[in-house]
Amino acid sequence: MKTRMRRKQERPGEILEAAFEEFAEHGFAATRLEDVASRAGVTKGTIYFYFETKERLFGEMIRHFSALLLAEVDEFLAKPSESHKERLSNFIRFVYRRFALDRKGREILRFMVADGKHFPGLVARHYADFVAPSLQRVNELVQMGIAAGEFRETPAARFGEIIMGPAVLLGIWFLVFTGQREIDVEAFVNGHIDLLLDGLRVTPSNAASPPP
Amino acid sequence: MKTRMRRKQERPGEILEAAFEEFAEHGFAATRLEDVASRAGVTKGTIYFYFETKERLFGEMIRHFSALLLAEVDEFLAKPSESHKERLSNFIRFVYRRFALDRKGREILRFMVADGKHFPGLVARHYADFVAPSLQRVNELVQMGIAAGEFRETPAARFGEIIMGPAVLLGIWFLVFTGQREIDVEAFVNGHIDLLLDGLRVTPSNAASPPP
Amino acid sequence: MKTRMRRKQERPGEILEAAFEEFAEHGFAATRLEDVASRAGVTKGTIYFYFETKERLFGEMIRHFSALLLAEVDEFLAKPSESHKERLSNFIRFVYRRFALDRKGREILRFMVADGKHFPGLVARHYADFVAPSLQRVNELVQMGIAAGEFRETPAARFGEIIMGPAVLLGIWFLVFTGQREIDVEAFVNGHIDLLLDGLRVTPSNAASPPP
Amino acid sequence: MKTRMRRKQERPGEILEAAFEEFAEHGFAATRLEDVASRAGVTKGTIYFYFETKERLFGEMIRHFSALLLAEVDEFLAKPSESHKERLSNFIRFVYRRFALDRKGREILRFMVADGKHFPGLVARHYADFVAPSLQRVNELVQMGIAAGEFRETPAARFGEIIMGPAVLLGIWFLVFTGQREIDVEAFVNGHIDLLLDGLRVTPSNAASPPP
DNA sequence: AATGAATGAGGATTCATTCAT
DNA sequence: AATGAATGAATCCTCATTCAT
Repeated sequence: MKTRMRRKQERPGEILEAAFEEFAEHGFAATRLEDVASRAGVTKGTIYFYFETKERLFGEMIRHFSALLLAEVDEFLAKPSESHKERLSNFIRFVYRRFALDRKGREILRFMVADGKHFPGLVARHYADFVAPSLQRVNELVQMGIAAGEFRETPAARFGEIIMGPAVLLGIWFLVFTGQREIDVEAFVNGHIDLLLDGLRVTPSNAASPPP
Repeated sequence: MKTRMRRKQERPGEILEAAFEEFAEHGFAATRLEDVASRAGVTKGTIYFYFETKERLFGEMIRHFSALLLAEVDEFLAKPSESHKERLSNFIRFVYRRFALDRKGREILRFMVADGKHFPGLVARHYADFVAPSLQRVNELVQMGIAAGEFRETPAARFGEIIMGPAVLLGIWFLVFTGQREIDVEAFVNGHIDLLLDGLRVTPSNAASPPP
Repeated sequence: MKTRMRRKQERPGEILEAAFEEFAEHGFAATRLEDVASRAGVTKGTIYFYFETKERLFGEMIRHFSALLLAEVDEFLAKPSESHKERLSNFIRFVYRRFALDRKGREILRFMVADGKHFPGLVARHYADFVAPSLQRVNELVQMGIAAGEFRETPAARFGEIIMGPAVLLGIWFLVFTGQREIDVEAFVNGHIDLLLDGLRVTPSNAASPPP
Repeated sequence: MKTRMRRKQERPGEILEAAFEEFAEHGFAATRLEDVASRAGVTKGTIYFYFETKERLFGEMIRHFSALLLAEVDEFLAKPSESHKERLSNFIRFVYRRFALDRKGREILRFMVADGKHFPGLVARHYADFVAPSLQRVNELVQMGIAAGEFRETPAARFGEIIMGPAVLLGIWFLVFTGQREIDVEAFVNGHIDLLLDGLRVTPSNAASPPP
């Protein structure tokens, strides 16, 4: 039967999906494989058929969903765009979309913060695969804008983190404070980009200002 | 010896301190009370003499260290300062000091992200005690600067989170990626403030600019 | 081997049997599940696979062995017998057999006395399933004997407990004072029945006697 | 101060009283000394000043309240009475009063059933001090009545337990089934005595009947 | 491939008991 | 005499992991 064959093929993915939900809900340590299993519609034994240990399951779950994100990042970066301003603001919007507004991306952030200490390999890979290239990209965009005379020289140009900070903070916000206060996301993003681009703008008064 | 009495007074604090270290290292679920006990130099039973459950211990630990932070925030806010620029940048430096560079503040951030779901009461209190007042303060400073003609009108003025984003991100950075890459903190903070103040500066070209 | 499957079927019963022995020996609170497990030839975990908590194990153990008794009571009551005297004395002998001489029945009595306060549901069920119907049965037998002119009217006719008292007392005796003094059970039962039937007998002198 | 002196003197008694309540409520194993202490208005340490261990406390509590009962039994037995019928029924009423209706007496019965196995010495003493003499007394009363021609010869005469059975059963009843059904105690006791005395009555038809 | 019964080490919690004050 | 902080052995219960079927 095809149904069965298809099931078989889909099993690991279903388990990873269930694992994501449970780990996101309870964190690594407090998640019970039993719950992952029943959410995936299988039994504990089946999980062990596909994944050696709870640690491995966690690791592969992260790898799996990271890979999806990674592909999107690559795809995005391949796209051409016009002015440097536009490129930069597009990238920022992309980051908001993927790491703050998208639940998967956000929860991966949580996994890093919550369980990173127990999975140094994961953290290193995540850093190498996402964080470093993304920061690199931001820095390049800014440098290119500076070179083109579109942006001013600023010490912040060395720190993509400064550029991206508010986007990550919004992700954290959703992870922790959802329910405490509503945020008008559109206005937030626009405010961020507005402030940022204004801070990068070349004007007579800051054109030649050296870093303090 | 006054050992007995003196110990009695000190015990809860010692246990809280030990609990902070263990919870910070392993997270709520993976922390063993036995380890907290031996770090505090007592036995398991003693912890239960002072704290009803592991949950309570965690909660009171957060409360304890939060209270210290809260006091510092209040004290800081009481201080007068000169121009609005200076007030704002002083506050930003304060936030870096307390929530990014200081280990206690940083780890409290981790607790919120990692275990907040299990302690909704703690999250609500933390929000009410720190986050809301701090954001409020930032917004006030910006508004006052605008009113004084020192800062321009910007949609970011409504979102203290945008102003503070890079500071929180640096905290996260230390929590997760320490060891992946060194960061020149001084330059980071200066870059942040420089970019921000430039973004808030009133210039002929942005004086009346509407958000793009 | 069918070992696996066969065991699976038998496990719960084996655990219940072991639980009976341990609970009977030590009472609910002082029984260690570990001991139940090793008596049943399994490990602690296995008990929890079949029974949610110690309380549940206790409850289901009672339910299990009560059900056996209940079946016997029902079966007995279905049997026809001759005179009312005979019916009554047969029933009394049955009660001795099941609730005083039989260890299982006796220990269930102990469980009610010793741990009933912690298991009000069990007590209520036991009362509804055994005690009430048995008393009901006794009362019916006596009433029928009275109606048939075989027994005299007596205020004790309303209280099956009075009729059965010595039988239960013998059960208690075995529970508590075994070893203090030997009892000639046969003579005891005969003495009880003799006294009882004589007390119920219709004679010229008591035929119409009102209670003193 | 006299108050203090008096308190000191009363402490052990207050502790025993509190112990009775707690042990009666929860049984030996499930009773916490902490609860006994707070009920007695002292701290755990104080209990250990007066009683070496939990076992000793239990034992002395039983001894204490048994002694009160014992005194009453002795006192009762010293009283003269008229006919043997009356002596017997008085004694039965006394037993009802002391062991079924009186909470202390009843709960001591529970202690024997519930925890007797762990306190064989207590059981033996209880048997020697109460049970044996009481049964002895009942047997004597019946024998004397027979010798006086007031009662018939019956095999039950050897078993005071048969005579007293319903009284003990009523005690058990209150211990276990209170709340399941109300019992009209007065009618119950009268029914018991009526049935018993009728069973012991000498009539033409049973005057010479040998035991079957 | 999948099941789920069984394991057993691990960890939270309880509580009788001790002892410095 | 009395306190109550401290202990630590005991015990319930959990859950990752195994393995016969």
